[in-house]
Amino acid sequence: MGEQPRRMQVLQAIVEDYVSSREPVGSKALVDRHELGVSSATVRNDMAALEEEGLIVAPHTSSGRIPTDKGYRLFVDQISEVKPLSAAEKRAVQTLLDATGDFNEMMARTVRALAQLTNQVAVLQYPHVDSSTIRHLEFVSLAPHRALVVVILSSGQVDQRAFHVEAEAPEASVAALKQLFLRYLDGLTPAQAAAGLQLALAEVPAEDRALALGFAAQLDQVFAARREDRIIMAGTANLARSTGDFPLSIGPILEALEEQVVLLRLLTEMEQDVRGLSVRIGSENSGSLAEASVIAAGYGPGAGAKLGVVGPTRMDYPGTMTAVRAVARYLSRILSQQP
Amino acid sequence: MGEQPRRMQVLQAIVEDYVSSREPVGSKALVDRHELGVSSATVRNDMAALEEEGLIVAPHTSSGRIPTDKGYRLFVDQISEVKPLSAAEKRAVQTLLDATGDFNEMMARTVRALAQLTNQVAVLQYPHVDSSTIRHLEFVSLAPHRALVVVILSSGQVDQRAFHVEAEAPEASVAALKQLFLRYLDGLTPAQAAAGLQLALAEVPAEDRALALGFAAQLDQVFAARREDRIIMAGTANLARSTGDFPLSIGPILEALEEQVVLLRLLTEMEQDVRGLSVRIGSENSGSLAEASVIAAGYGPGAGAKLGVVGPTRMDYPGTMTAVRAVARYLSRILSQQP
DNA sequence: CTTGGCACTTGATGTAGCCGAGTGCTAAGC
DNA sequence: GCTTAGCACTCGGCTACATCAAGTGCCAAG
Repeated sequence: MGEQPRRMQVLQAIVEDYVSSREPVGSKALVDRHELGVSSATVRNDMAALEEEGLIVAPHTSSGRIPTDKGYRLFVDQISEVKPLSAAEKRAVQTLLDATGDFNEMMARTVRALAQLTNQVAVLQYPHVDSSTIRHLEFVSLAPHRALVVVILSSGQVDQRAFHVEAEAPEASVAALKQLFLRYLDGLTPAQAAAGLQLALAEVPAEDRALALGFAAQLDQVFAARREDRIIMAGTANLARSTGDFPLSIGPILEALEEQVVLLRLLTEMEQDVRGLSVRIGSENSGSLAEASVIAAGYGPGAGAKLGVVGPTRMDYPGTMTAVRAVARYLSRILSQQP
Repeated sequence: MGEQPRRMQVLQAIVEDYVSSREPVGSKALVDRHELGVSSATVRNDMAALEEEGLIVAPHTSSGRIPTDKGYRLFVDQISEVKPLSAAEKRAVQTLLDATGDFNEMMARTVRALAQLTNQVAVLQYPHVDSSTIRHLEFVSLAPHRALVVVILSSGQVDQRAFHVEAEAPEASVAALKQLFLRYLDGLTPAQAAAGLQLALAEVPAEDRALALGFAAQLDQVFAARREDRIIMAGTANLARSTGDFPLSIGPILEALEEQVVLLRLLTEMEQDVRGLSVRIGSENSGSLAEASVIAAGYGPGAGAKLGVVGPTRMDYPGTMTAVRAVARYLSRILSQQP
């Protein structure tokens, strides 16, 4: 920290002060609150240079400076080693993330934990389809002419779909179909399942053919739905809190959060850096998230799915990055070792 | 409308104007925009009386009046017949609420439809446990020492729970246990299931006893979890929009929305009036919802579960009530006729 | 390259005055 | 007894203006 050019120290100090105070920071305040070892005049020169480079701006001709998105970017890239979680935070994560309960529940707990830890909106993308395989399926009659198809994946996820059955469906035929389908689908990923289904259909005896086609269509729907990723989130209330008296920006962000498609694309687009983290700052995002920053990390086998937080550009990057990475790691561990 | 005492007309006019303009409304503006047939002075007298009764207040000694919670209450109680949905709205509801897809998906679609229709935050409580019975169960091995129990209810809901298995679980024993449990649990509600489980356990052969106890414990957990109702919601972004420049209140409301427990208790506590609707206005709610109004209606068989919207006290009560009731009816119909 | 000094800028804050919307009240009219 | 016109009064909001504090840029000296 002491080794880098003073310019960087100044930028760092500006970011830190601005994040915590929410007010433009001036040269005097800077030398007061940070051990820079130089006078305010020197800092002023540095600040002029930083402004020249587009890293900070003065909102009004003569007031303190605030970091630009570019400034935040440099600041974030500068963070080499991410500091570990505090002991208290570690404890909080561990109590929140024990592995009991069903899959959905664990995901929900995880995203809540992240929201609480960061005081921000947390989002979690469900694991991508490719990572889990079909384990079991079940056809259940719910009522006359109404049935349910259930697909169970190796990850513990369960997909279902209720549908209307035209014809009579004799118990024996249904059971036979289930066995037949399962023989062909077991171990496949949902993405591969369509091919498996075709093979299975070829073996269906003529008298069950109509029934089988109906079931297969429903299964196809389930697999198709699974292919679309899902997102869950928590901590929306934190948004209102963190934007404080500056609520102009909360509307667009809330909108973006409701547009799951946008979020999903964003998450999948984001590339992880060497630290295993992705950070998108303000205008690096398009559309309604241009006022927000997103910090995400992959988790699970293959790191195909991501989790992260969304917040105002003026956020505590080091702390949030730490938390996101920690939660991603915990979740990965739980998912892999299946305790 | 013309028959009721003019006082009520005035109150009604004040509520309507205030809701649409967001500004205190004065006597002059009232006679201009409503066909009251009297002069502003007369209206002033009425307003003084209404203020005396605590139905309206003047925020500042001499400015227009705004309705109090009590005023809204009277206004809402006064609405005798709820006007029907417009044709366009009907169409919107119907296209949004076709019955395809799985149960969760339909619920999600419903709550989104309500949010969109009312431009407010919509909440939907999942059907209460008592209304559906156990239809099927399944034990699936996911990985060595890791298994999944799945319970399927007659409503089409599917509950699952992954757990760790200590001992070996031979295929044959698992299948036998499944049949045994199912024989005792089929047709029971989750609430009754604990008793059924005990009966089933009594019949388990000694060598499978340990395994059976393990499974039973997991089933118990599933039933217990199901007993806790769940809530889903949509349209949080509408909140930011509707509170407009007055975002002070958005924080507490968002918090309340995240506290599902509070919301659940509120929904179950609310009693339906003759119109099949429940309306809670501002201070009638305790805690962080004291700035908000809630309009809810029961749906489904027995009307055990509710759906509704949450918004600022200054909301379009007639319109929102219409929408909530319409959506509740549509959903009830779809759930009952299972098309 | 750093530093102290200084003139200058500017948003924020406070005060005063004015205007308009609105009220309450009284006295007259139906 | 209710309604209405008129009138004096209030008060929030807006503008104008002065003042203040924080901050900047720049220059000249160390």
